[in-house]
Amino acid sequence: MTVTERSRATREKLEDAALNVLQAEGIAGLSARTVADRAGQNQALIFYHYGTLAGLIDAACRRSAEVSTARYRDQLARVATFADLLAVGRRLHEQERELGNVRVMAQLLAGAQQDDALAATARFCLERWQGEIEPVVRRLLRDSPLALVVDAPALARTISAGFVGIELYEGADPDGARDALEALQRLGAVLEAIDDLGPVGRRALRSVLRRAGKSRGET
Amino acid sequence: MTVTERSRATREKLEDAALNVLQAEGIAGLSARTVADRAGQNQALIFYHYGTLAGLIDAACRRSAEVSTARYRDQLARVATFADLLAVGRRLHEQERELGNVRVMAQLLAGAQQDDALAATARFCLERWQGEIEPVVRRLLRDSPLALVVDAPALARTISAGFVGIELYEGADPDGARDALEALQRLGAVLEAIDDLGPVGRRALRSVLRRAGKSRGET
DNA sequence: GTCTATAAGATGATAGAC
DNA sequence: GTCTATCATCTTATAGAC
Repeated sequence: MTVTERSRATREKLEDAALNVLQAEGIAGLSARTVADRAGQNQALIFYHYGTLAGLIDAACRRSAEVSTARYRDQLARVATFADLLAVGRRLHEQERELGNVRVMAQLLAGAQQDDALAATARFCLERWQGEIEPVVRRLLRDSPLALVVDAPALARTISAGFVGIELYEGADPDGARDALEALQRLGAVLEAIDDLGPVGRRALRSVLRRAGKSRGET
Repeated sequence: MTVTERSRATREKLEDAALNVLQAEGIAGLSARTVADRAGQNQALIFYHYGTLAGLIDAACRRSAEVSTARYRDQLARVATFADLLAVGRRLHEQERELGNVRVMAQLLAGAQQDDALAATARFCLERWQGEIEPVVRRLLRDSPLALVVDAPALARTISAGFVGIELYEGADPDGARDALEALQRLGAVLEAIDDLGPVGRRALRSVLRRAGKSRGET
């Protein structure tokens, strides 16, 4: 094992540990010591390799976002209907939740409120997911009457925010979060049914659009 | 000013400051010192009055939840349609967001992941809001075909989780969060249109229900 | 690159004067 | 009830030996 290989292994252990701490102890439990201990590494190595603790978090979360998004790229590319998207989304959420990645994202966003460095990291991860989800949503909206109501960037962000909200709810009320997710999925299925209504759905949506516009004082 | 009045004033200052810190610096920036400094009070008073820092947070958040929920009780009671609920929800979210209460809730939920005391506090606040929203949703669902798809407790929790998710998104990407909220409101308006479709909507919903049930392997 | 040791300060919580 | 002073511990970060 050469010197550079060893340092690479050290960095990898530190980054993995950083994600583990974020997942298990939250942003409030994060410190150079908790991470280094979990990695089985010396605490001073964090500052040697990353300068600051935020630097390590940034590296860890960016790498994690790359890996996570790549994991579903193929599945998302094959999505053909909103029902497909719901099904893939459900699998994705379940799997990423078990890996702790949704929780990491939630903690990152919670910390981003006060910390500019964490905010930049969070923005990067959010954008990474947006880059995967938005094209799929855009493709689905092309043939859907729902395009009259929402655009792809906004809908993709709504989906991400929904996952984060459910995950936070989960920590305080696991049963309630499960019910909420189930309801969200069912409502998504209802929205998809609009597609199947054809001209009737399109007419209904137009009427909704008119009323929604009026209630916000638009012309 | 009697002795008891002064102590009541001290506790009030501490509790207000606790909420301010949670809102401005997040759960990671919370400490007995940051709270006491912001309150202009001695740090040791926190432990005299509440035993622990978590005790102060609990008292502060419970009081805040009582006040916040009471603020909208009348408006929520007068809600007659899902469109009304969306409108009230929008005003409520905007106002509570400006007061910082949505952010406090988000930070509380983020901290609840690792801290049992904070989790109990978060559960109380969540239940408090649930107690206000659920009856309204239940009332609306009574005359809606949507009742075929979701029940009141789950839908109420979905709404709460959505607000929390959007708020966290807001810290990292304010413009994106605004778009996501807008999309969410428009989709809500679409769901409400199901009501106006009458028998057609009901038939569409039944077909959705069948497919949703099948995809989850139910009979 | 990795280690020990340490600086300089923050943290939750307590003891005891007033 | 409120204050000062203090505890033991934890924090980020650095210096310097290896």
